[in-house]
Amino acid sequence: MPELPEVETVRRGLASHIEGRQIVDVTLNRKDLRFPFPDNFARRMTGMRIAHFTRRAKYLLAELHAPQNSEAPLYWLSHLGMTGRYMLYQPDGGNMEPGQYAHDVSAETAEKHVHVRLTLDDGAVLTYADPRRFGFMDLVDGAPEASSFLAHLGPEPLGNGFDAAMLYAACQGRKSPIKNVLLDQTVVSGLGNIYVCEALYMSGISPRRLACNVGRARLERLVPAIRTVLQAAIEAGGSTLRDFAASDGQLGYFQHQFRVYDREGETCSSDGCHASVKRIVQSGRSSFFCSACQR
DNA sequence: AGGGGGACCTGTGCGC
DNA sequence: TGCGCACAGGTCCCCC
Repeated sequence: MPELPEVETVRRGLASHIEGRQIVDVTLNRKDLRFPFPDNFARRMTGMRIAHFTRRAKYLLAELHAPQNSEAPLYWLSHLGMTGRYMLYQPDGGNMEPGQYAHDVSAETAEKHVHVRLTLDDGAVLTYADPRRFGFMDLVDGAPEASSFLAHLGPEPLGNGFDAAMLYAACQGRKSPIKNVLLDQTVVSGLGNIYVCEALYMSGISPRRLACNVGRARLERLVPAIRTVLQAAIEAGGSTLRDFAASDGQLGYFQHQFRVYDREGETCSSDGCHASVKRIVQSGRSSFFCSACQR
C-alpha cells in the first residue's frame, strides 16, 4: 500500500508500539520477497532493540541497536511494494493494522501470505504479509542514506527541499509528460500514481502536458497542491489509526476520498463543471483527469 | 542519456 | 458457475 501517506500511516501506527522493544525472534517463511533477504537476516535482527522507526520516501527504516554495546546501529529497511502490509498482534489483544487501502485484498487472503514474523520482548508479534511480493527488506550498515535504495531519491515532497524552483529546474528539457516526472523518485520521492493524479487535478494541469511546457505559475500551484493532497491523506490515515486503537483491528478501513482517481466516467467534482472524468494510459499506468479543468 | 515497455507476482472483478 | 481477461499502490532492468 504504497504511496507516501500510506507508508507514513503505517509508520505512525507502529512506531509507539515497537520503539524501545527488543526483537526476540525472527521467522522467515521464504527466502525472498522481490529480492532475497540479506544473508543472516534473522540472526542479525534477533536480539536488537528498535530505537527509532522512521520513513524516507516510501521506505520504512528501523534503527536497531545491539544491547550493552555502543557499536554503530544497523538499519532495517523495508518497502511495501504494491501489496505489503504489517499487522501487529499485541499481547492484550489490541491488534492493529495501520494503513489499509482501497484495493487491498481481504485480511483473510493477506494471512495466507505472511512471509516475516517478528516477536518482540513484550510478547507482541509483528507480521509482514505481501501477496504479490513486490516488497523487499534489507539491512544497512552505516548511514542509511548511502544505501543503494535511498542514495538517488529526490527530496521529500513535504520537506523544505521541494519547491517550485527545483521542480522547474527538473522539468527543463524534459520531453515526457509532467505526470511521469512527478512519478520519477529521483526528482521527488514518495509520490505514486494516485496522489499524482489527485495533485494534477487540484492544480488544473493535464497529466499529458510535457514537463518542459509547464510554466512557473503552474508549478507554483502544483507544489502546494501536492503538499495539500499528501497532508490530507496522512490525516485521513491518522483518523483510521484512532479507530484501530479502539478496536480489535477489524475496523477503520482507509476511507480517503479521491477526487478523480478510479472515477472514470463520473462527473467532475469541480464547481460548475459538467465534464466527466477520463482515463488514459501513460507509460502503462492509468491516469484519471478532467480534460475541461486540466490543461 | 532519457524514456518506454516488459518483468516481477497474486488477487479481484468483470463480461460472456 | 466457470473461464479468461484486464487491471491493481512500485520499481528494476533492458533496449531503443
